[in-house]
Amino acid sequence: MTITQLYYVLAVAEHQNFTKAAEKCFVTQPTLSMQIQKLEDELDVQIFDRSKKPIELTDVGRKIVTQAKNIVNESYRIQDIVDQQKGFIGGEFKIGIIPTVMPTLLPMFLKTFIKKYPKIKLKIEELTTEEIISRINEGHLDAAIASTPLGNDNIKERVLYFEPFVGYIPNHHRLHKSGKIQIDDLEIDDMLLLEDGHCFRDGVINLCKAFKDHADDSFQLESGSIETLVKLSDEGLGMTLLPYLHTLNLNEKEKQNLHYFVEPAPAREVSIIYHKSELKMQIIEAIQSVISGIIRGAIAFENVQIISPVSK
Amino acid sequence: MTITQLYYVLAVAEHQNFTKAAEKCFVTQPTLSMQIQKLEDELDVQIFDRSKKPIELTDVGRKIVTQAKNIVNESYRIQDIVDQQKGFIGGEFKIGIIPTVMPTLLPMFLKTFIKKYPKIKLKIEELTTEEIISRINEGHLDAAIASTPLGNDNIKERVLYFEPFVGYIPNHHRLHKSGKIQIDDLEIDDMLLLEDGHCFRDGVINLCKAFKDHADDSFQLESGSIETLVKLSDEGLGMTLLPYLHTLNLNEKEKQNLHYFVEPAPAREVSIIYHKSELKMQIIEAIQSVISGIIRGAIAFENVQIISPVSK
DNA sequence: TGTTTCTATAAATTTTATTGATAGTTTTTA
DNA sequence: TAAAAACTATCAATAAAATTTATAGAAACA
Repeated sequence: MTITQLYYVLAVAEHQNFTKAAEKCFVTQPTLSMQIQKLEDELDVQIFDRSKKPIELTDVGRKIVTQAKNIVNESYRIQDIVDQQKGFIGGEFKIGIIPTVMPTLLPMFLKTFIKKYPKIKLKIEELTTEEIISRINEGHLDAAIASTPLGNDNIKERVLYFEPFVGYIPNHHRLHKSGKIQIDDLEIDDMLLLEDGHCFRDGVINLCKAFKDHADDSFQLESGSIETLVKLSDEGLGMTLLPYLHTLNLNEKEKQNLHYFVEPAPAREVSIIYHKSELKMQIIEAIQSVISGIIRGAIAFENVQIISPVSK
Repeated sequence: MTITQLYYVLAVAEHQNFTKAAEKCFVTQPTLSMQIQKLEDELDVQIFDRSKKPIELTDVGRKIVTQAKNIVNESYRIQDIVDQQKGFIGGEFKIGIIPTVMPTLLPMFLKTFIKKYPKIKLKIEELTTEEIISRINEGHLDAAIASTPLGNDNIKERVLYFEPFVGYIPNHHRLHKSGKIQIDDLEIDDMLLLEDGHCFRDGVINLCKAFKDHADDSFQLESGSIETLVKLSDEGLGMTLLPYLHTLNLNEKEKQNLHYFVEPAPAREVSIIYHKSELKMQIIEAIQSVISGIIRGAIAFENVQIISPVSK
């Protein structure tokens, strides 16, 4: 039994297809067929049920795959140990970022980061929270930046910053004249919502639930939708809440529609998240430190108080 | 990187000697030299410091060895999964037994066991508790039977039985005339002790500590020493305590010197112990069930009450 | 200083992994 | 339902690798 064989098994299990799996492994299809057969012979058990189309795992196969993932992952950690020893921080690193964080955080972060860690090849992908979770679990993503807490046992979280929400209230709206707004002022029916599962924290948690109950009636917006949200709001479809960093990009006219919350303002918790196996922690810590440094400057104004996160 | 290479590294790390390690791996010494060099080249790091004699691990080497143990162990589990699936209970199984359990338990156990599980090749070794712990941790022992609790985080325990102690009080002794004895009757100075760290449990725990404090003054007896203990006691060197199962082998005259404790009698906890990685659990469970069955018959008499074990 | 013990190296050999070509199935499509 | 496409297994050839025997060289030993 070799690590390579286990790796091949994982590839076939994932793609349910020898040919595609072979491509991903950069070998030919007979290689996979033969190596997997060899492993099956050695263990004297069928890992795949080849009678089903597409190919399926047998019951033992499923258990073997779980264990194989362990072994393959643990084998990567050997290189990790060596890197750590050498103080080498580099290599390819795949990171996912949720759409509502991507456009505000990335421009600030990227330049500083690649300057400080030129040996790391970042591969950044914009993904929904759901996609992120499954890809971290599948091992296709080294880390991600998302709104937390997720409450997923396989995924660890390190809080990067708390980003307050700011009310965006257009002309005609009943709250437009008021100064600072309060959570109690909000009404679900005239609110435009973001899709990305941003949950308010602490005392505001009930509000969040109320939102969820009404989710079907509300707008569901996808990637790059914050601009659309503002436009729709301008059109009289209701007020909305913007993550603070997005308000920095508004034009002067739009900024006049901003209403800050009385403190403590509702905020979203933005974290860097990664699989519990803690691979490539040096790089994760590097990203964390760079972002924390940047954010200390960006989110530091008086009328918002940072509330500690909910512990689930 | 292959599992074989990691296995070779473990062998050299253990024996601190390429030649001996090679023998244990059933390959020639150049094979180890070359494969380990290859791994070192691939990782671009020295695992062993060959300038030291005997050979030593480097700092990274130590970390790599820890991780390599993980990987190699996890790889064994694949076979475990397959065995479990097939309901196959067999293969080689190395078990250690402490000297004071060996002669009483083994004769009762062995016949039943090999009849019920003919495919398991048991390799039984008489070892001290200390030896057992280190060998389980090194992976050279699949399980062991010892007096517990050990309080070792890497080792799991499953209680097999509680074996009461019986006082052995020769003619001349001050307690000889009394009927059932009590823990408070015992005095350290006229007691002959067993080496093997049998700790009394519960309320008797202090007594145990008192024993340990005086350990230097007392007799220290090794393997097969229970007979010696009885003989020494007969010679007037003091009373002693015998594990119940040993009393069954005494001759009639010796049996007259036995004094049972008033209940609850002090007892030792005898468990099957194994590494936390839980390899070969099917076999461990098989052994556990056979022994439990046997013991239910053997230790079932009235004047002893089993006390639940101390949780450390 | 000679002897022993141990590891590294070299060349030869055996074993294993991989490939390209292709045959045999099953599924898809026209 | 026949033809095409997609997919896996098998075969022989080849490339790559692990292992071995033989040996050289270094360090420890006596």
